[in-house]
Amino acid sequence: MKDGPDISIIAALIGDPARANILTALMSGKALTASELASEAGVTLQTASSHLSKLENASLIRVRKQGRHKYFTLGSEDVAHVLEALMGLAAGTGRLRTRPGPRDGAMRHARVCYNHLAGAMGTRMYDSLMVRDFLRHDGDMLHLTTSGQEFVAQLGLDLQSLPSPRTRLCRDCLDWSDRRSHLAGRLGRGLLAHFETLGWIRRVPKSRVIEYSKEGQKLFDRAFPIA
Amino acid sequence: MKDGPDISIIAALIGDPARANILTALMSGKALTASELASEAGVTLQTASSHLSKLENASLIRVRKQGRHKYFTLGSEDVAHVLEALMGLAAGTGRLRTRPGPRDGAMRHARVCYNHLAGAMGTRMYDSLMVRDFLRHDGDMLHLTTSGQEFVAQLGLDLQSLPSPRTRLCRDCLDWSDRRSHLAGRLGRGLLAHFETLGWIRRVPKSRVIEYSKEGQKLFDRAFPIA
DNA sequence: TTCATGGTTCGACACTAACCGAAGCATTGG
DNA sequence: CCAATGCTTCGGTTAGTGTCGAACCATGAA
Repeated sequence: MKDGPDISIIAALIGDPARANILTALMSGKALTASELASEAGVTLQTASSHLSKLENASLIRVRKQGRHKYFTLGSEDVAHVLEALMGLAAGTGRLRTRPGPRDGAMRHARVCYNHLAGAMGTRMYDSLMVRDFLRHDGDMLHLTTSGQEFVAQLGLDLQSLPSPRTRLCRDCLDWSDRRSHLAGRLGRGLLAHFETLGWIRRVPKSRVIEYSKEGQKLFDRAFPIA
Repeated sequence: MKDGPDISIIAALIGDPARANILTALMSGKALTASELASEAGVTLQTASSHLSKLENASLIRVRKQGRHKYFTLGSEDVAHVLEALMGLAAGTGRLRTRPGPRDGAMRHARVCYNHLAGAMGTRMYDSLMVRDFLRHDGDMLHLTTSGQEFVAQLGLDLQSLPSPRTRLCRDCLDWSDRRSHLAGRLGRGLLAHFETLGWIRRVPKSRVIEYSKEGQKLFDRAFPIA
């Protein structure tokens, strides 16, 4: 009575601590090399190699060769979606929640979810775009309205310049911290990169945390007001 | 560099085939006994008992004793959400997709997702409610508008009678078949039950498939038109 | 060519956990 | 009271796999 696709193979892959660490590290959206991932996962290079080949085989991750390095990224945004969903569940049911460290607060405030903005600032942006009708839900299809397109252009982001036009422009993703939606998809990715080039935000090295500059926070708050 | 909650323990639990089968079976929303789940999973009663205690320990499932039976259900809707996300990923990346059996088509058309309506009919209902502004997105908070409340009352469903008012009334959930949102939460649960009492739908035993009666399909289409 | 670095493959070890048989509780029904 | 049913616990076997040392390939630099 197996109804629906087989879950267990994928779940088993995520189920190993080393591999889970690898995937979580890749949630930063950065392309990381095998050695970096090995140290992230706390295993030697050989075992990491074994894990990576398995993950790639199931296309949970994607590889890009470059010189004598191999750069790994998550296989798709769906993978990131599953990981965030799992984090939400773990945060809720995980009784033995590691007590919130200093970094945890920063994570809740602003972090990168694979390649877009998440955390309180992420949901703030999403909400602000929604109430001004720049972003609209159509069934499930989330799309940018014409006034939204003007707004984005006004921010200085060129929609045409966004890469890989085959994928969805807007997509919503819900995060484990405040259980609200934030903006993913090509636009979400583009906006995050744009904020970085504008100098509003800065990514804390070796983590998913995002720091706002003083000026950046002010401008962000002005650009994305809430009622 | 473990950022975020620990995923691997939960994923490992779902990663065992027997447990995955158990959880998938519970996606039907029905409360099942230990022996039923054992046969679903294809293991003996003893091993099933072991699995069930582990799942309950992690509160992925919930138990209710009744006489000399123990009835199991999923722990929360978040668990169902994770499972559906995993199914979506498995359907997409799983190269060795078992070719669609006869039941697969029925599953895509209408099935139960834990306790609410999913599949093509599920997304149709969702879309229809959205375009008529009976349901509205507010940031992430999905809520029923006043005209929506009238509509629901007109269908013959008493909102006050819905159980467990502590949980959310509306919630969206996206399914693995057509990658669109459908309605979950207390209202989604209530509507599914209502359709059943109206005789519009019938649940195929021992599966998650939902069958429409001829008359039921007609009335459903009329109640939830699409552009 | 020689060296160094990044990554893979092989083999062996150890540890976990899934599995079932058999016995043990608990509840219901006669 | 005894019998039957539903489930749990215990013990021992077995299979799988995560782990690392060591040797092996490939690329780039000196």
